[in-house]
Amino acid sequence: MKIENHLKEIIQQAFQALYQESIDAPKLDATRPDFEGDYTLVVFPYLKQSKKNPEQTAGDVGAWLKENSEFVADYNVVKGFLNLVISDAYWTSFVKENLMDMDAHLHPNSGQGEKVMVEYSSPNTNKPLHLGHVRNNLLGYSVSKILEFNGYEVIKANLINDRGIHICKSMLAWMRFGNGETPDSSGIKGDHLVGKYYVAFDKAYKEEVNALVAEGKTKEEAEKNAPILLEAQDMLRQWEAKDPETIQVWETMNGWVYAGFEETYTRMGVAFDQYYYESKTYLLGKDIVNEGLSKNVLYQKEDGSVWIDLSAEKLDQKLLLRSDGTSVYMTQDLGTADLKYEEHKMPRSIYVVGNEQDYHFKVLFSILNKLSRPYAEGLYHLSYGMVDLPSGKMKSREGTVVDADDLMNEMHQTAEEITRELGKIEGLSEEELFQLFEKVGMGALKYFLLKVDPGKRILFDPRESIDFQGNTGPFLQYTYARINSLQTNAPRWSFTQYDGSLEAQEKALIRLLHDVPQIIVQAGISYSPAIIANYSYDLVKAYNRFYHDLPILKEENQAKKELRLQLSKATAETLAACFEMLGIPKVEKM
RNA sequence: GCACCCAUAGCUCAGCUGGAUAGAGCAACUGCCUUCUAAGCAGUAGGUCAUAGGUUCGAAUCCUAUUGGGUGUACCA
Repeated sequence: MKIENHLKEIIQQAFQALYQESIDAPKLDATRPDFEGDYTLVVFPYLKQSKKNPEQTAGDVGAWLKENSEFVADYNVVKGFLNLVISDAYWTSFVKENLMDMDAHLHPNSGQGEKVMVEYSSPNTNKPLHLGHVRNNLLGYSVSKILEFNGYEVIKANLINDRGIHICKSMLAWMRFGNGETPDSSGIKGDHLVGKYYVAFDKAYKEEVNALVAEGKTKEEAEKNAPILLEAQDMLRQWEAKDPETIQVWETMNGWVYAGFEETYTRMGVAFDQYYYESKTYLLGKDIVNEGLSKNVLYQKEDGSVWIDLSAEKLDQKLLLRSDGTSVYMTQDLGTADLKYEEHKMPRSIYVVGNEQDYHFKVLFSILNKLSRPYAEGLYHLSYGMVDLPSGKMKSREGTVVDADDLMNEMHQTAEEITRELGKIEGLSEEELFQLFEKVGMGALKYFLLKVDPGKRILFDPRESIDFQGNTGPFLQYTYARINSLQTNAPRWSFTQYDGSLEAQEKALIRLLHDVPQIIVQAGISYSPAIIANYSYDLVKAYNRFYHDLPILKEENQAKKELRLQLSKATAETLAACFEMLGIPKVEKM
């Protein structure tokens, strides 16, 4: 970071000295590995200033920098590319100044304590979590951690969709077919039990629809008038009227679901600072609609329904209040946005929600903008792609979902098989082994989902198990364990300083460690765990090469040995930080 | 119909605000454990970056069109 600023400044000075021209701070690239050098300046954009050809310009500037910068040890010119070789002295002094105590290095304070809310997970309480939810949870949690490393104060929020017609469907089916079944009586995890009745409802509903069609009704009529559906709708009205019996079933069944979710969340390693419940927020937002009407941001049709016209932004017209005065999803999201801000006054707020709701959030943010909410500028929809199966989209009703709990069990099991096959587990107790399989399994799953750019969809093929070799979570964990073992085997040592020359493998490693702060900042700016994941992989690759090619404990030169131990330690600490940001468990021995 | 997103090796993905001969992993084939953990390291093979134009000294990256895939567009949530 510092060296880049130095180079940018001194390059500007070079143009001043050589050509009496001032240029903007130049862009520097990392030199490609097949050329000699650390940083590369592309001189094409500056030929107007130099009035010379590319080779001459690069040569002039290179020579001047070598002469006038204490850090530029050498340079070479390939066509219009000026490759700068930074002195080993810079890198070794960087090790001394930044890698001994890495705390500041790993916590770039780009957020400066600013508050930010990350809303994620936001499940429905009528069925268990599936792989799509897993992606959401891991993304939301990871982004929260990344922002914390960037110095933000993060509020992790979960807005639970705990009411509505879909909840009533499970309730009704349970009342009708359940015979008082509970998680305790059946041994079924609460969220799965409720999900079972959601499916049961759908089955009964379809049967009724078919029966009505057989009686001669059209499909549309049948779908609207199936008795069980009418009953569910009636139940929703009773719920809204706070009918005690309905409320009691609702509370009981939601309680089962929460207990089940809590188990799954704990196992996934995600957590929340605050829960919002739609049962408490679903009536919010109507006063905002009135405010919008008085400000002429919204308009009312003759039937009384309220709309916003966003056709100027190519977003068409959107309903905000039905003609009977009841609200829609958008209305309550307006209200919840205000509520969150009143409570926390955070300048920035992130919604981790799938890309099928891109349009919804565009409209939501646009409305809040037009209503000049002070927080409107800081709203961001972290839109992520669906997790698809080879057969297409996951459909809970068609039974093609990959269940979160099942998947985690499978990951654990696969980790166990592979670990036992590899051996190396002597001396571990059964409990320790269980923990190891769990950590490795979760590491594989999390890395698999987080290494992909959030915006892109993920294809998950259940027939091909998630890898444990190559570009995977376990490879990262393995490298960490390797360093850990190295440190346990190392006799007492302490690094003070190293002034000698550096091997290519050492320099490659130092360079990666050097660049961590930019990586963390970049991941924060783009809300992308994938940047951390990919960096971790690069780091681990460089470390394994270093470890393979160079002796560490067996190095006879004491200063070199200590440098290598220090680099190993710094790599482990950096990896630990990456693990924390990705929510991947550390493994001390594997 | 309209809007938005995506298209890179057989498969799964990198490629930062345009920069040098487009990189990994998996799968295939070769080597490397009497040496600090082989879940590792090294190598071979594999690509007209969907297609066609354009902008530029320079395009996988920016613009336009086309093709192919996905999503959204309800007085549903």
